[in-house]
Amino acid sequence: MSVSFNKRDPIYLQVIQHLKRLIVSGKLRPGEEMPSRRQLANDFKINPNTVQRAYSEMEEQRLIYTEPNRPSHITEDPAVLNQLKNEWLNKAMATFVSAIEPLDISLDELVPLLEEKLQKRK
Amino acid sequence: MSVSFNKRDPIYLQVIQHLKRLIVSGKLRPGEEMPSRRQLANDFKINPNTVQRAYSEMEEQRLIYTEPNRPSHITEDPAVLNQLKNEWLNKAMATFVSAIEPLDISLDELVPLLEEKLQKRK
DNA sequence: AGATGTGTATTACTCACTTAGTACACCTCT
DNA sequence: AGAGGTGTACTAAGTGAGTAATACACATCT
Repeated sequence: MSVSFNKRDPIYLQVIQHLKRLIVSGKLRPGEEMPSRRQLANDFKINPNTVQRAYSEMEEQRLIYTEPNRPSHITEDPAVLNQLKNEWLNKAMATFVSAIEPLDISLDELVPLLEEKLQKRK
Repeated sequence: MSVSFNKRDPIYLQVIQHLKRLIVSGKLRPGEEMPSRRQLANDFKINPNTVQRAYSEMEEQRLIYTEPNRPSHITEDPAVLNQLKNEWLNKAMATFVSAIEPLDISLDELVPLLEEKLQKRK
């Protein structure tokens, strides 16, 4: 895994964002075992407590579950996974709509520009 | 002006964002006089030094200009204003495209959803 | 039994940001 | 001339989120 953290946002939030993205995209599958706190911290060159904080929040959100003294696993609950995807999409759209709102531009003008940006991704 | 600051991001950045939005939307016009540091601080119930920091950064970006001992003014340089609008739009699109990328969804499916969100704004 | 690997808890430190207080030079209006 | 309004600069202190160091309990594997 290769990740680059920006210096402004808290690392633990960026870790959560990174992991959510992997779940949403399907690269982390339901029931799959998560890397241990220490392992991920080592990979990312950050403090294990920072990973712990990220995992804790994700556990509160039911995105992962943990049995005592065992590695954490991705949830298998479809409701939780669907909610994650829905929230991900809705937040993306809400942020976008709010950002372009002050601009004097229509959706029709926007679509070709978006299409171009999307193409460049592939 | 009514603004609500979130507690996570630095206030001075939120002030900049707020003012940029006003410029982009045309509610602050080129050449228009800005409220004084002390005035804006009073309006927002924040410290004048925080406003000063926001203004300083905006001056570095040439978005405002200040003659000695006079109130600051919005730039009248079309190049600077166009750059602001272009960056605003590009950043919005880049963020959106990046957020959407892990989702398995096409632009065709997206457009109606965006249209709905845009309608609700008005 | 011992070593190593889990998750978890507690405590302390760090640093960016914010606030506060003061001061100074200059302009404008009364 | 005087009062009050600009922008600017500097120092000091406070605040709180984020991060780091350390230790503990338990499981697994050799």
